[in-house]
Amino acid sequence: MTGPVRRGGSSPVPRSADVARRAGVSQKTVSRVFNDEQYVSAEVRRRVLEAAEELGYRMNHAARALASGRSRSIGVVSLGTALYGPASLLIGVERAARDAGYALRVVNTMEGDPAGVAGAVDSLLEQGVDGIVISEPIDEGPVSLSTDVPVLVLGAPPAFAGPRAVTVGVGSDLLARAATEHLLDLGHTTVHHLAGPRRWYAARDRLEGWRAALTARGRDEPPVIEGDWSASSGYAAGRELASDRDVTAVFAANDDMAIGLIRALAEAGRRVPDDVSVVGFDDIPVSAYVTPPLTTVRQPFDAVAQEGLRLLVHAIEKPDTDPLAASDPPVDLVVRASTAPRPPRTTPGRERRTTSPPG
Amino acid sequence: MTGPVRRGGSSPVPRSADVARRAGVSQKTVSRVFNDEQYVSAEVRRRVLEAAEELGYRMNHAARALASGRSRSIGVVSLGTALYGPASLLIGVERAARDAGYALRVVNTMEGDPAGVAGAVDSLLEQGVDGIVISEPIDEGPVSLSTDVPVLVLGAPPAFAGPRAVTVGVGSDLLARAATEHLLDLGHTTVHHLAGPRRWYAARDRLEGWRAALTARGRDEPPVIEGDWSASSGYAAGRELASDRDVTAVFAANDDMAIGLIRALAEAGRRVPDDVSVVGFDDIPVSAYVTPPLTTVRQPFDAVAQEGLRLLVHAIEKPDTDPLAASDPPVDLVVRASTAPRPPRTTPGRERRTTSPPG
DNA sequence: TTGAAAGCGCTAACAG
DNA sequence: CTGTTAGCGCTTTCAA
Repeated sequence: MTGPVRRGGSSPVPRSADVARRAGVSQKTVSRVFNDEQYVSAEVRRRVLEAAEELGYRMNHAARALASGRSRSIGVVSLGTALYGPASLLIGVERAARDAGYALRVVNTMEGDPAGVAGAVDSLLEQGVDGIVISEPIDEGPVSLSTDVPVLVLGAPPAFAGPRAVTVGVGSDLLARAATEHLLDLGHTTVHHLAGPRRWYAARDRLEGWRAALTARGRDEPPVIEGDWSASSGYAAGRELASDRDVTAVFAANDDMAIGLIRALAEAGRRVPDDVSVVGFDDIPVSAYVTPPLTTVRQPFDAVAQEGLRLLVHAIEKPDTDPLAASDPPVDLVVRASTAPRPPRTTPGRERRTTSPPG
Repeated sequence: MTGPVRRGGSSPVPRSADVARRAGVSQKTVSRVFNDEQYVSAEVRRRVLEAAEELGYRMNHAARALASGRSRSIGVVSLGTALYGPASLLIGVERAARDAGYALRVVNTMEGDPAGVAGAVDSLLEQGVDGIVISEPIDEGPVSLSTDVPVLVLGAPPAFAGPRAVTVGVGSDLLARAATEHLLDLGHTTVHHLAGPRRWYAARDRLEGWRAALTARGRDEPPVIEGDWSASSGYAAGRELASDRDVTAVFAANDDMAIGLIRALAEAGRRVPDDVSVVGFDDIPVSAYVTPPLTTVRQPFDAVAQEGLRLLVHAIEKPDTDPLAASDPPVDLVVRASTAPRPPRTTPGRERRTTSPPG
């Protein structure tokens, strides 16, 4: 058995019994005070708090968790990437959790990690979390989570996780649809799509939204190009697309790819937005300052995280109540200078040459 | 007392005693197996593992923490921002911690948060973490950490934290110096600096490095402009700087600000790099694809996180040994197209007019 | 409104 | 190599 832990060789770490002795009350009363239970007289509460203060008492959460069966913490499974989306979501989740009185435990999964999400969830379960958030998962085969702990999945279809799963769509599809429609409204005959990796639900969502917009207007659906979210993959896609004079509008699944794409287009002599319009996705902080400033669609990361956590905490604390309904996040299209009306050009079937307006 | 927690209305959650019974050994032996202790025969180990598997046993970390006095977890205090630097550092820390067998608990502080770092540390201490990482702290007055837990401070001066503090400089000063020297080597008479917020140690570090480079060559030190890391603050700074024809080289404390700066310069008709050279800091993923591609200095976030965690884990596990020495991270200047030799111009003291080369 | 007693599931120390 | 015994610091239950 370990002796009492000492601090800097001075006094041992105080426990609630020490506080109780000093305040002249029972240990249970100290517990009551620190849990804000009722039935403690103001006077006793004051004495306890004072004694605790003097001793520098801090509650031992491990003991509390063991005795109560609840840890008051939430586990997050997140991708190990500095991408703006996942990072923003994590911040939102942390703040919402803290506001609700829960601590956060984080496990990252790496793409291609054999254990993957299931392993991460398992390690969180061992740690005794009261709830789990899976943020922007990627598809690595079916994950069956054999747990009773409520699971919130941010940005994946409902079928993704176990029995007590709460799902909050990040609304990517709606946003993607709005982005595509913006381009169509500008007169473009069709819109090309530079998608994220197929394994990501987020990428598939956006692809669906793009497709829906095209279908609704009976437009051709050009072949999809798949990137990996990086600017460099956007650049590669841009080189491909640049040679095709029929391409006048591209919707990229994130801003990084859009930026790479624009650079490739520019190097190939295709001007944005004069010759080609480009819409990005996310509204990363620099997108208003690149050349040209990027038209993009802002994701409400904070709102999604907050909303999701509200549902999760509800599922944790009121397991027998009906699950709360998730509301759809708002669409926020930010129109800047990377989109413009479709340039006059050869109409399919007829020969016609026009000069573009002075740039 | 709570009854045993049930899973989906089926069997109760198994504990080590259940595994022991099923495997026909003592509870302590199960504990030995799960802690990889020696002195367990291969046969017994196998039986235990098998029984555990069948029961779906998972160790209860709260109980372990309570009994052993160690939680095998590390707490991180991080800024609640999606900035590339802090986000990358967090990812690095998580991975290093996991590799070392520690779980991660995260608390974000918001700028202007009254409780601030001290409050965050306190909540981590309650959670019983074995060590604490403070990532890229900002200066909010002296923080005195009254704890025996080892603290790793990433990117702040040694004096920052308590008795058992380990500090790892992120080497910003060295990198900033290299960036400034690159500009000087290009023939620029002096280099202007667009700094981060004074409150950030990281910003002050970079400012020091810039100043050191200038001083070493006996150059004028132009007034510093302070931004807030955002592209928009870089843009504002750029508008100021653009009107001063003496400005031919600027070192921005991060890439976002550099990008905003370049845009303002371009709008004012000052070409980059022909008229003004700009160096950024961080090498964010898009910086190679903006216009012009940004010369910047890459921060070795992963190496810093790994190195720091190595020291922290050492301090946790071998408290009586000498602290390990931190090695300096390497300088990695990425030269792209935003920097060029100083343009010919009016030499101080003589009147001389030259036309700039065709752009 | 307060207190006493009995664990929560595990590890530490020691005995076999 | 394996088992026994006593807690870790709190919450729960029940009694006062």
